[in-house]
Amino acid sequence: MPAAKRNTAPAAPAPGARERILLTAHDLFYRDGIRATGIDRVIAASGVAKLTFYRHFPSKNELVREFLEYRHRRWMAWFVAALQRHGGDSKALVPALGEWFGDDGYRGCAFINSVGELGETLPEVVAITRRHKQDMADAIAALLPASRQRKRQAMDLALAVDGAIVRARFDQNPQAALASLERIRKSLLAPLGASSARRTRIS
Amino acid sequence: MPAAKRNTAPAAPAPGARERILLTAHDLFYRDGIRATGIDRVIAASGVAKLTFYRHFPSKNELVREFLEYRHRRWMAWFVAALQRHGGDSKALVPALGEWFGDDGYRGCAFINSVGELGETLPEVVAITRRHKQDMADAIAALLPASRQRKRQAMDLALAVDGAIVRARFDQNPQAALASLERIRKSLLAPLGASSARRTRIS
DNA sequence: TACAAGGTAGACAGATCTGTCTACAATTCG
DNA sequence: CGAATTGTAGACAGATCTGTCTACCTTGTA
Repeated sequence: MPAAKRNTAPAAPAPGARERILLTAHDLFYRDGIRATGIDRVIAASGVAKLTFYRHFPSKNELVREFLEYRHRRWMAWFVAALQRHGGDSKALVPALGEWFGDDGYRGCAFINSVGELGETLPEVVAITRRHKQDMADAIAALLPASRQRKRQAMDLALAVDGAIVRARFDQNPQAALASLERIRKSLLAPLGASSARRTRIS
Repeated sequence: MPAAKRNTAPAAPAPGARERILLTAHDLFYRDGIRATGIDRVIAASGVAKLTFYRHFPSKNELVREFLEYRHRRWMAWFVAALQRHGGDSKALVPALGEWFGDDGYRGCAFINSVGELGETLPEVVAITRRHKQDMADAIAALLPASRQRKRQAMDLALAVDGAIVRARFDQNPQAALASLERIRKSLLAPLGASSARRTRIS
């Protein structure tokens, strides 16, 4: 008796099996890591049949790629919105990140994590990560006043942001990382900062 | 015919099976990742019998812990030596890290990578990472002149170093990360830095 | 000499992982 | 109506992973 005619889901429930799979994969991959998450788990958690899964994503690697693209779109949208919400200038950086770091589900940067896990196995993740970080740096640049050094300042800030993201992942609480980041931001953008100070005439 | 009496290795070669296992595991775990490296691979590559392996390391998790402890000792020894070799003050930071980033086998920070992979599965790696990063910050503090803010400066620098480590992992070449780190270092340690500058009387 | 300690090789159990396949049901659209 | 599309359930193959176990060998030392 092969399970008879039980038919729990309406067979074509239309909320989009593909969406459900991608959402589920996102949550599991981000929370537990990619290698730690088997396809079977994704399939079970998204309540989809195996064949359906493989119709949409021919292989796990394909799913990983799409996961990263999806994560990129989603994270960038959150990031620019949060920056605007907090004022839209460089002072917004720390409070915006503070929202993220304080989240229960915070697990660091999905891209940095993926490179660590798959950098050697699946070289595309390195390229995707590079693009992601470039976009992040561009979003940071948009907070800075136009100047000859804006791009460079944004790069430096982006590097410090990555440092804060990493530290907030393993420190007990994210306050220290946020405070360090804020000090770095202030000192990088200080009107009398470092080497440029030495060239500045005192009125 | 069960392989007869072939006896390739002298059975008790004494260069220490345990050492060989740990060394091999280190190279494989660091290069390919922990989850990507099966016990069988470690055993084959270290040329040891399975039973021998399990006598020394009761489980893979045990091996992972010992790997991280070993990595910590080894990396810290390299780090303080490199800093001394480059002058022993804070200017040594960037050239020392440059050595590491330029290495062919560079794969970022083993601890950051491990947290990404196993942070949820094996909580000890988070604690070990915390200790490791604290020791790294202490080594950086030793480069700074004594002052009330030395610890705080070291923390901020350590965060920026983590940012540089991460970026050097996925950027095409490490120069940009090193340049950013150097600018951050200069600006954090500038005599007329940021907020303190505002309190400074202009002679 | 006898034996304990520590080594080798490799079969095996049981879980889990990726990916394929069969068989069938519901919906949509020409 | 009838066919294509898209879904369901789940068995299966083959690889790989962790960890156990048997059987035997070598060396140092009491």
